[in-house]
Amino acid sequence: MAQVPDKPTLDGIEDHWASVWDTEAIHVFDRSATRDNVFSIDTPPPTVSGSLHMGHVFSYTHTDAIARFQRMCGRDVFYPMGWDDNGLPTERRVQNYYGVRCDPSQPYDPNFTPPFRGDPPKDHHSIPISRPNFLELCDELVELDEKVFEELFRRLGLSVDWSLLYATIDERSRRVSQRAFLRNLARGEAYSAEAPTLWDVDFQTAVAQAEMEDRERPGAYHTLAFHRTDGGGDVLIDTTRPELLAACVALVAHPDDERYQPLFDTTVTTPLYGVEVPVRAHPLAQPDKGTGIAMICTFGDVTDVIWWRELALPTRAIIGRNGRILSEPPADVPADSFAAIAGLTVKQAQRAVVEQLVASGEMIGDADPIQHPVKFYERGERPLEIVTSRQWYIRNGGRDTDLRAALVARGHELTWHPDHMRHRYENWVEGLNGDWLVSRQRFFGVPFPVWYALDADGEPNHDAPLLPDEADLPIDPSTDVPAGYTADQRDVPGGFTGDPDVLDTWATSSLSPHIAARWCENDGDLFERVFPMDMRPQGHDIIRTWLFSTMVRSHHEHGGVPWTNAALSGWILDPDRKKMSKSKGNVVTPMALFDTYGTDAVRYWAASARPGVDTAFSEDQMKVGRKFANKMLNITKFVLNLASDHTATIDDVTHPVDRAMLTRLDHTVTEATRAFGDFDYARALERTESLFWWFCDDYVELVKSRAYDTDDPARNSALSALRIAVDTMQRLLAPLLPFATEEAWRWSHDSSVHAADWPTPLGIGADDVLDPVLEVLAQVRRAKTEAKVSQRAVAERVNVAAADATDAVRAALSAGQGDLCNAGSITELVLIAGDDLSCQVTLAPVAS
RNA sequence: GGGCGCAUAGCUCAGUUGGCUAGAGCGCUUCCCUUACAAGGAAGAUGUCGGGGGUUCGAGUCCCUCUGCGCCCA
Repeated sequence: MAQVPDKPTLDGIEDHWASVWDTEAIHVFDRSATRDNVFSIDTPPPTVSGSLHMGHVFSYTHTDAIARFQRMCGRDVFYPMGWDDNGLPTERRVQNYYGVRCDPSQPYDPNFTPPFRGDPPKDHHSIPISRPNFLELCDELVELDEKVFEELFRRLGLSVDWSLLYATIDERSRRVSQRAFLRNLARGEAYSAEAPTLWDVDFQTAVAQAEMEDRERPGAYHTLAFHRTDGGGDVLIDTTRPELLAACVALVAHPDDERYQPLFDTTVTTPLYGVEVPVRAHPLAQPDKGTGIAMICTFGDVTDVIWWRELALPTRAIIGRNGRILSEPPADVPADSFAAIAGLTVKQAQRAVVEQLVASGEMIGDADPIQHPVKFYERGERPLEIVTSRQWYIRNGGRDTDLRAALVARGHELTWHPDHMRHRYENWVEGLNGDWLVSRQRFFGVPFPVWYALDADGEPNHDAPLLPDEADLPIDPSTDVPAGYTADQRDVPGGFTGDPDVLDTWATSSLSPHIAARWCENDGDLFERVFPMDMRPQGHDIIRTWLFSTMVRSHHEHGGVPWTNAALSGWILDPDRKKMSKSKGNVVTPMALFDTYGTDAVRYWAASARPGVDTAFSEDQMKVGRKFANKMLNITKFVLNLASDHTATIDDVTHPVDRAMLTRLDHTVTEATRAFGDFDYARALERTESLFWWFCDDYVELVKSRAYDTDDPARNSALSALRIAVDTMQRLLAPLLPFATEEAWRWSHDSSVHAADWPTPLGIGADDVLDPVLEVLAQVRRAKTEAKVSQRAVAERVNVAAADATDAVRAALSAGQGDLCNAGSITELVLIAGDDLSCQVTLAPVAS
């Protein structure tokens, strides 16, 4: 047990107590705990390729508060940490950090050293390196970044069990991810298909619906003249993408559109190319848009894909995976007209086609500029194109109404905090328009555990992929060899080839509960003891990705929800209520704030924000938190030093004033417990904090003299009440201010406050005698302030006019009279008849 | 266009089954070095609870509607 210091301080307590907690292993999960006594958390694995910012501090503090509360309630808390290190963000960071780029055609160089380690100059040329070399650098940098993250999270005081640490690229994650995929494949929930796919032409990878976003971009309507083959004249259509004219396969109008009834099932020829295409009807055509009739191209946008599929149209693809027009025209398109755009970028092609159309007289009028939403990859810089390629998919209800309904229903099984976040989920699931595309043409990720047999012509057989045994996972099909083949049969006719793609990073992080809980990892029944988990904390911006994808995997694998509670945290806004961004350059680093205000002060700011609410960054709030934490130390010191050898017992507390205080405390215990149980750390904080300041400012001041007075028979009542209250409030605040409460707690305890029992109400239920007493004290204080004298100035006489001197008020004042007179330096307190409770204060003459 | 959220003191926000004479902190003003704390304490001023309508004995709280801001989805 530590001594009460002369000058309590918050400085330096974080490192000290964090290391004590490690030594005492108070955050270690007890694997023998039964499921009903476990509280398990599916911690979000942060992306380690960025830096930790206040948003992390904010939301991870919320989760930690819940974890600490549950632990004190006696639950065995399963609180893992993970690093999300696989995927594109890491690749980009590696490129920028080392000045390299991955080029799979390069040979492996075992002696490779990168040209830079951090901060390459802006004008450097990135050098191409082999895939294995690139992956080595990914591993190296990720390890560095993860150290920094761990240091910060430890400083923040997260009570995670670090022995449960995982990374989404580590061997276990790759094994779990591949295993889950193989099982999806076996049950038909995963499949590969050659289909039109959203494609980022810069990253050269397919992109899923969830990673796509609309951005307003300038465009222009071009009016083009198609020619009726029955000699009936021209049909005018408006398009923002004239460069796709060569890819046109039909025109389409709304089936109810009177204007185009005569045209349906006739044909027209395209401008420039003279290709004959049909005119079709489809309800997705918008009569009020442009001329009401549109050209369908393969593929200009996702609506084209729907029309193409539902109207069974042919394919005339003209855009390649590099975003340029193909060098060869599609069948039926004359090569001489097409030559003008072959090999051009989309932008160049548009200019060229418009020039051709103007020259041929088939463009009517000038282009009409508009602003319109254009689809982008969320990390991309050029609009997405749609190309046809073979990709892997996992069924998510986007093409199956039964599955969709089932997933919506799963959403209802979850308890959402706050509740309205459920609408985000439902909106998303109901708006899906395709299955989940999980393959990415990238490098640093979990490979598909799949090979294909090659036929005599060297063509892969995609219909019967070669699969590994689960026992052999994880595998890398680019180096491992499928059963029945030898290494020298790789990529030769009659041999085999590995699937070149990696799984979408969400396809692995959607298994975070499985990775953390070592699903099917020969680890006893750990998984059964913690799954489905109790809590999924996360940001509301990734409901459509992480939350939904985890739900999909759990639904397929277990036929149930992966957790019972989803706790959504808000975002951090800068003080101007704008979303905080690095580009503004005004971002403060968390570590600097911890140093300035102390970790608890920063946690206080985070915990003051109601669940799910976007919150302004506020150093003022941290200053308040620091005062609060500091006050906790000082009030503890005061109470303990009153009588160092005192042992508090509830039976000592006989004085009505003390019993009334403990009754209020009971109230707060009940409220805080309910709030925490409902994941509302902010309400728990607010209730407790409010009691705490009342306790310090009013109750303590009231009973101080009695607590000092060794001759007062009611002294022990005050001493015990003070100790019980401080002890209880330390425990109530321990989840929120883990360091200050621990510091203060250890002055009178040998073990950690975080291993202590969560307080329960004492059940005193005394009359509240405090209101009238404190009202009189307040009025006496006011009189002294108005007279501009010290609060210690003597009040010779206080006449209290009580409301008809009711019994209750009379009893209360009588019970509190001794404390009241001491606290207010009142010589004589007289109860007189009157209406409302009011005081007449006669101050002693001031000695000059 | 569909969905959701927010609007309370100069600022940030609390106000959870309708009972409020509307609160807290910051900031501002005045006073007090009082034996836990001056990185403190005591006290004070400041509000047509976004507008309008309705239900009710009673509405910041429930219903309708309008306005403004934000987010999600198309």
